[in-house]
Amino acid sequence: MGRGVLERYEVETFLTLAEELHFGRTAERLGVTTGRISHVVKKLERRIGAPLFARTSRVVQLTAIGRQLADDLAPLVTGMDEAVRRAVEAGRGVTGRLRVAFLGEWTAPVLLKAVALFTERHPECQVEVHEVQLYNSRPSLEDGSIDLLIAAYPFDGMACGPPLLTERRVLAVPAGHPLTRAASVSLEILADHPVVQYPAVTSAEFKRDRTPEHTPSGRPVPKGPTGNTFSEMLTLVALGRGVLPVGEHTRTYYPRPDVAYVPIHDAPPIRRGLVWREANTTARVREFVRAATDANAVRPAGRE
Amino acid sequence: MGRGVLERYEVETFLTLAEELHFGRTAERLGVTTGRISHVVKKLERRIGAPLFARTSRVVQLTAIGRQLADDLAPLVTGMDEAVRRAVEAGRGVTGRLRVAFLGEWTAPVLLKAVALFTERHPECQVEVHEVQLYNSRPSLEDGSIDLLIAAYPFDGMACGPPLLTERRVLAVPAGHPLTRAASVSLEILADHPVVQYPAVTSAEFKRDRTPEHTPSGRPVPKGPTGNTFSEMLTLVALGRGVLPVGEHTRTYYPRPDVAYVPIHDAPPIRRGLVWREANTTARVREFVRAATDANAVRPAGRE
DNA sequence: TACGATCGTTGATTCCGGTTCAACGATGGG
DNA sequence: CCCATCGTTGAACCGGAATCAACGATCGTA
Repeated sequence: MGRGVLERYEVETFLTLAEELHFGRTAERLGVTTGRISHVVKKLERRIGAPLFARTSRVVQLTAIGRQLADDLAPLVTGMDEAVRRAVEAGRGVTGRLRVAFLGEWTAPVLLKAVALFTERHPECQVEVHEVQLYNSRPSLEDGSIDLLIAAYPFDGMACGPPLLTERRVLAVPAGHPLTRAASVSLEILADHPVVQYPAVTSAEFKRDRTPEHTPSGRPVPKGPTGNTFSEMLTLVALGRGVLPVGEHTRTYYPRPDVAYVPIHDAPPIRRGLVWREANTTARVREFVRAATDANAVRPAGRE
Repeated sequence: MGRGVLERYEVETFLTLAEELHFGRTAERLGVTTGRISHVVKKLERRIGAPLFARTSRVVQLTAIGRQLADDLAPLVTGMDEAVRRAVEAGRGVTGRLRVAFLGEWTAPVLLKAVALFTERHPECQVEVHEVQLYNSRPSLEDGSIDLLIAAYPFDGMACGPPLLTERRVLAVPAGHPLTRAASVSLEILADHPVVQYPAVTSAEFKRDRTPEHTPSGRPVPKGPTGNTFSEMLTLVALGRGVLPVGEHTRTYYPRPDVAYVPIHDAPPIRRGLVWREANTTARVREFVRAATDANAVRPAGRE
């Protein structure tokens, strides 16, 4: 960047005066004193090395150099203005296109309620709903092919909104397993059975949440075999190769006669909500998160 | 001018960081602290409403919005830089073309000495020498068709340099007039004879200098007829219609048998030098005035 | 695994320059 | 001739640009 760069106030003063050709009106338009205009113009002229305005006490007009400079600068300033306006529109405006996605069809209703409210609030912003799979959920967010995803927390390295869905954890065990006779189990039970592992693509933090390496009391949890998909992991459970803590919804959405579920009474709930790339935090995204929160708010008991 | 305009330092910081993608190097290049860079970028992002850079503690990269803005701004900033550079070149640079003029060929030698020295000092600046007439000298300066003129002082409303030529005043009288018998006369004599008047085109200040309305002691000076050119005025003198104070050079350059000249011992000398439009005070002009002063300096007696 | 090195962030503090203010000078009209 | 209108000038003021130092996060290494 060159050394001749002018300050914003210098350009603004010069161009306004070039337009008004009157110190008083220029000062008024810019909300400053005439003295200021005089100072700034003088300083500019000292920098340029020649008068930019020919001013008698009655009339102000541009010199040849002044006119040339004004003609050169005006479109550039307009251009910068435009560029910033576009950026603000992209960042702060709630227009254009927003791509949201769900992972596992049972979360779709929550997302669709959010889409409905968002579209009602911002009809000028076009929303696309996609479905992603476990393997491409993170890449889709990272390469920008989707803006938001409803997924289970924690979701490493992504920004996330407030939880939209919570559910109790249950332990998946083979049908007929002795544990199925218990009304509920403790997390401590994990130390006594191999635990089926999530695939490597899953983030470390997520795995630690679902299949911890230690029980709350610190006992090590034996690692069972690894499945590549959720269905595959349930199959490993059914085969008796291990147990697996899962969300309660699994009972409904993955109905399998060969797997049984036992509530875990001392595990925190699984939480799900919207996640997105930190760097993609635009007004569109923020507004969608807000709409999702509002649309899925738990209505307080006793209120209408 | 829109309200989204960025400060110079904001644009500079943003574009440098967009280029370096490293806070430390950016800070160093701009000669500020990394803390400053962080503050400025954060403020910008708050204004835009979305992140411009995606920064982990190890890598900094542009977001989509950031890249768009950088691509938009970069050429505009270059353009502004260029525009200012051109203006500075026009104002401060001693290049391009300079048009100088003389009025009355007897002043040409002084001008040509100046041209010679100026051209030696600034070979890259092309100098044109013109001759102007009384009637178009002022318009030529005002419309910019000439930059500088060597003329007699005072020259209303124009900037002027130091005097380059001085000469004693003499009184033009008809040949054979009684005053020709005196070795010299006083300005007071003007009260006793009608004085031929300069034409209306001449400035009031100039006329007051050459054909004053009162003598130094305050006696009124009778007005004689008006001539349209200098030759015509001398002819009026020859015809006995009045007298006229003129410069000594008139004796040599307007040799007329019907006019005689008597020195005026108590009149200040007539001074001539360069005049130019105040609004046209460029480095070229200043340099030419300097060259003219140097080239026509009276060499101090006793020095080499 | 703890440590050091590298980087970006943050909030209190400092200080420079953008801006005001008021007095002044110049010019033209009634 | 005086007043009104404008632009100029220099000193004084104050807000925000920039610093400074402490902190947190991340990665390589012994």
